[in-house]
Formats: sequence, C-alpha cells, structure tokens
Amino acid sequence: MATIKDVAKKAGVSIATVSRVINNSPKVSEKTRQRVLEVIRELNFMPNIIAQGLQTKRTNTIGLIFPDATSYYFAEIIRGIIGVVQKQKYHVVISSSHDENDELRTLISMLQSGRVDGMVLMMPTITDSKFLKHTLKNFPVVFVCTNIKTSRSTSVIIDNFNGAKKVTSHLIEHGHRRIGFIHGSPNNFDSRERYRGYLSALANAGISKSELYEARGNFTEQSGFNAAMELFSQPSPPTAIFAANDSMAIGAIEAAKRLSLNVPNDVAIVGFDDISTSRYVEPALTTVRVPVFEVGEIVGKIILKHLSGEGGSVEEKIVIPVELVVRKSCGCKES
Amino acid sequence: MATIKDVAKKAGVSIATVSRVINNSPKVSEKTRQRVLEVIRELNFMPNIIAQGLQTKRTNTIGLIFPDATSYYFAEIIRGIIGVVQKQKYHVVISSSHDENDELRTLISMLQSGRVDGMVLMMPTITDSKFLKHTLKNFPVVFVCTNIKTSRSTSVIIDNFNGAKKVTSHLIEHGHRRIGFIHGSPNNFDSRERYRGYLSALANAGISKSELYEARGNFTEQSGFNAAMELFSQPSPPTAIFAANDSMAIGAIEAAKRLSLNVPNDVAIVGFDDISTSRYVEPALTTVRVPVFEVGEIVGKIILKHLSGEGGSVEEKIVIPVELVVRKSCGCKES
DNA sequence: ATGAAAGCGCTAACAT
DNA sequence: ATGTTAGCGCTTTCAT
Repeated sequence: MATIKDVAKKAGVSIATVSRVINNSPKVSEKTRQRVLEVIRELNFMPNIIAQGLQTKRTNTIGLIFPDATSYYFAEIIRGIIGVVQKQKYHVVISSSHDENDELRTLISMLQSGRVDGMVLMMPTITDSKFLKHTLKNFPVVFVCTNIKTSRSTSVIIDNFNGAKKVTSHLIEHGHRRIGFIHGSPNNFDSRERYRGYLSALANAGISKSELYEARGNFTEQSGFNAAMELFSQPSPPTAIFAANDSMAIGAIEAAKRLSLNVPNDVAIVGFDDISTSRYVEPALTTVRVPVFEVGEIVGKIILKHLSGEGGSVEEKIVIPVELVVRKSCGCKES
Repeated sequence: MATIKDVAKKAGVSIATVSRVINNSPKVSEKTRQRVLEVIRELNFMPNIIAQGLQTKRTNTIGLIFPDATSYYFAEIIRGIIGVVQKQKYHVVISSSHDENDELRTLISMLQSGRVDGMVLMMPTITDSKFLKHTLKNFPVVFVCTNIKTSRSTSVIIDNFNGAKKVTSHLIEHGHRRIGFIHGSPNNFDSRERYRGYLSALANAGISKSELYEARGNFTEQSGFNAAMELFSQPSPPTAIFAANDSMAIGAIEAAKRLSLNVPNDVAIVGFDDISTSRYVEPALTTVRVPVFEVGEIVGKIILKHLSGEGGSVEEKIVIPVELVVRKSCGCKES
C-alpha cells in the first residue's frame, strides 16, 4: 500500500502538500495539484483512514447495536440506515446483542475505543437508563424504539399507542367485548406502548380490562401459539385477540386452527407490524403497518444531523405514524 | 477519554509498562500489573483502537458487502456472521451496494483505506472476476454465493445444483413433462446453478428443454407474477413451474389464482430457499430449504480462520447441502 | 522487570 | 503556495 510519503517523493513535493490536495485545500497551485493527483492515481494511493482518524478524531463510522434475533423489523431498519449514511461516506459497524449486559458492554467498548463518531441504539428492553445517560453524555446517539433522552440524543419511535388503539377499536366496532392481549417480551418498549393503546381503546368503549384476557409472549410465533392456547383455555375465552406483533398473531391463528376454531368467526385475531407474511396467512391478517424501511432512513438522517455539528437543532423525539391495515382476520369481508 | 499516558502517570510507570499489561505481556511483575490494572479501572481506560491499529496494522474488523435488497436470505447470513465473529472480538463493518460498480468501489475503498482485516463478499452477480482477483490479491476474503478463487479466499456456496435437481425431479415424479422455469436476476450465480439443476433433472428424465417454458424474473414476487403470466399465456402452457426462488414462486401462485388456475391441480408450483412465508401461502409451497443462518456461521468461522493466519489450511470451497421440503403446492397430499 | 524513544500514516499549526 | 515539524495514542525494539 502506497503511503503519503511515497506520493510526496514521487511527485517531488512535501507530504503536507499531498495532504492538502487529499483534503481539497484551496492553497495548492493548480499545477501541483494536478501533478499530485496524477501520482496518486499512478500509485493507486488511498489515504489510510486509521491514521487520518487518529489525527482528526473522526472515524466516519457509525455504530449500530441491535438485538440478535431474526427479524424483518430490524433488518429493514438497518438497511434503511445503511442506505442513507453510506451516501454521506459514513461506514457502519454493527453489533448484535443477546441481552442487556451484552448490549452495554458492546456499547461502551465501541464508545471508549474511539471506533465510532456516533451510534444508533436499538435496545427495546433497556432499563438502566441512568447508567446509559451517564455513559453517553455528550455522545451523538439515536435511540430506536426506546424513549430515552441524553444530552445529544434523539429517540425515534413508532406510534405504538395510536396504532394499538386503532386496531383494538376496530375489534370493538366488530362488536367484540372480550378482547385478549398477548404481550411481547417483558420490558419491551413497543410492547408496553401497544398495551397502553389497547387499554385506552377498551377504556374508551367502557370495557373493563381483565387479567384473564392477557397472556405473555416474547414476539415469536411459538410464544404467540402458547399464549393463545392459554387464552382459549379460559372458561369464557376472548372472542378476539390482539397480539403485540404479527408473528405472535400468526402463532395465535395456528392455535385457533389447532382447536378447530374458525378465524374470524369464532375468534378474531389481529397483530402489529405488517410483516410480509401477514398478507399470506389464512385468513389474511388485519394489522398495523409500520414503515420500517422509512424508519431506518429517518434514523440515518438524524444521526447524520447530529454528527454534522448542528446538534442544537435536532429533534429530541420523532414519532413515526402508523396505519391500520384491514384484511380478513378481524372479521371484515373485503380486504 | 483517558489515554495510556494518563494511566502511566497515575500509576507511576512508563507508558510501555501500561502497554504491556494491556497486551498481557508476561514481562511485568505481578505487583505492577495489579497497580496498573487498578488505575485502568479507576480511569475507565480503554485503549484507543484506532491508535492500536495504526501501529499493528490490524483493525480487528471484518468488512461485509451485500446487495441492497430486502432479503431474508442476506439478513440471516449477516446475523450468522456477526454472531460468530463478535465472539472473537471482531467488529463488522457493513456496506450495501446497488450494482456492481458500486460494489467494487466500496470494496476497494475498504481495502485500501486499511479499515478492515478481511472481507466477506456477497456479490452474486459479479462478473469482472479478473479485476477482482487482482484487487484482492493476498487479502483474506470469503465469497458467498459466488464461485471465485483468489489467492487467499474461500467460496461458500449453496448446493443449488442438487437442490434444483431434486425439486425438479419431484415434479417429474408427479408425472409432469411440461415444466417451466423462472430465472432469477441475470448473471446471478444461484439462479444459474439452479437452472443447471433443472436442466439436469429434465435430461435425466429424457425431457427435452424448451425455451418456451422459460421466463425471466429478478427474484421479486412481482417478477415471478409477471413471468408466470407469460408462461401461462403459451398455447400449451407448462403443467408445473419451478421458480428460482420462493418469492417468485409465491408471485407465480398469485398469477395462477388470478387466472383461476388451481394450484397444484391445474399447475404445480415449487420454489427454492424456504423463506418463512412459504409455509403460509395457499397452498403451502414445496421448496428447497437453505440453512441460511448456518451459512452465515460457517462464513464467519472461515473468515476467522483466514485471519488467524492458518491460511494454508483453509478450504477453497465449501458447498452447503440443502434439503427438499415437500408441502402442498407440488401436488403432494400431506405436508 | 522497566523505561526511553522511534515510528505507524496522517493532519495542522507554523514558518518561509 | 509550499515545506518543516510536532503530535494523535499506541506498540515495540533497544537499553538498562
């Protein structure tokens, strides 16, 4: 690999001059600039980013931490982020984490080791926010699906509350009163907000909540299946179920089929997210669409904004609107 | 951020000693080691990776280039890779690419700028392999779904040929003779191999191929829909279709439904990949299962092997076996 | 066992 | 407009 010295020598100039042309400094005569550029091309030279970073304290890379789980959700968000930051010559280093401790460890190591200029954190179950706030003091961060505020952060969150409220209300409009809810992973921000929305819709309709109609899952299909089985085993089972995400809703549909319950006639089932499978299940799933890819793009734009120095003007919180997608599983005839 | 100097000063030793304890050098007295470690903890010191890298020429990071497309396939592979390399303290920097030029540009910049120690390349449509071979000379690389050989590479590929052969033969066993094929993106390695497998199965059964039964897609559902429509419009349309991936097969099923063709009675349809949606479509899709996550893990292990210096003993090529998954869309009764 | 010092490839004063 | 030089934070001889 050719270094700046090689270029300087071959071009007959000092390394400072070479550095200047690399960085497009105006204080280089057109003539020398051309000579240097030529040599750079000849030698196939590219500045060593590591060395550059050591000096400038900028790495031009953004750290990404996300939960280690097969998930259309996160995959698309990441894709969105990469797409936008890459255009601004930023690189992305990615880490997955199994649990919260893991998350924090990775987080800290990325931070302290000077590897990244900013981070986007998808830690939906984070709880120790005081520690986090302290660690991230003055570091550019965007939180996805977690509502935390640090000195230089913004939170990008889905409008879980209203989405959940809408879809639950839709169930109520179908005449249901005994509406079950399947929770996602414990402490998960999205799940909690969706639960709040569910509760709010019930309250609006004057339906009192019942613990009997709530079951716990962890966002997987299997957990949705189990949770639904539990719900169905009640003496007076719910006539409708709202699962905190589509995967669990699909599991619940399986459970209904297993018990020879017709969906939506015997039991209506709805979900949240609108993953690609949802339109194919039988019956097609009524759900709430989250524009995941767009969320990623927004996140990317925001972190870039933070890094560009205009920190003062960045939003603290962005709520992404969602949309009710009515299909068959709720009892509607036409999709 | 505390630096090695701060630690040295506070511990009353030289920076060399601190460096030694960081790197677990045995030539430090136990006593000093403890003192230094203590100060490190107090100061919350972590070695600056950038500076370390400048000196050692190792970045402990692996570059990943993958096609920018929503894809369960790539998302899972990436997840597999990250999982294994992270355990060995490697970081992953990810780039997506829209087209081949894009790919090569990113590739080169990652390489030359000294940002990564090795790379994994998912470039299924790469064609300019001479250039690639030259650029990657002596650089540790693993190719995924591309059969290229450079001086320090290994190719990890799916057993597309046999998978395609099996699923096509299965169709033949059902009595089909007019079997259509929907190609994936032009120049795509997987698609081409699957086509070869299809051809081989036909040949084995003494069925001559016909251009009339081939249509071109690009791996998307929409393209599968269009391709199938084209196929169905033949005067004597195929009685079975093998699409080069599941998404296109699903699109083909939609097309059949649109024309009121019963699947599998009027036309059998099979795919490749076994994406999660495939078991939910109506009828459930017969396909070939690719153990995507495991592919990722294998890729991770291989690149680590390359980086650990035991380059000589690394396999040049690894073929991942696949498995026929029989469901309903082929005409079988029980799944 | 420990320290001094050179240097990795680059940027950014400062000097000319 | 160009060159000299001092670091950035670390590792690694080479002394001691």
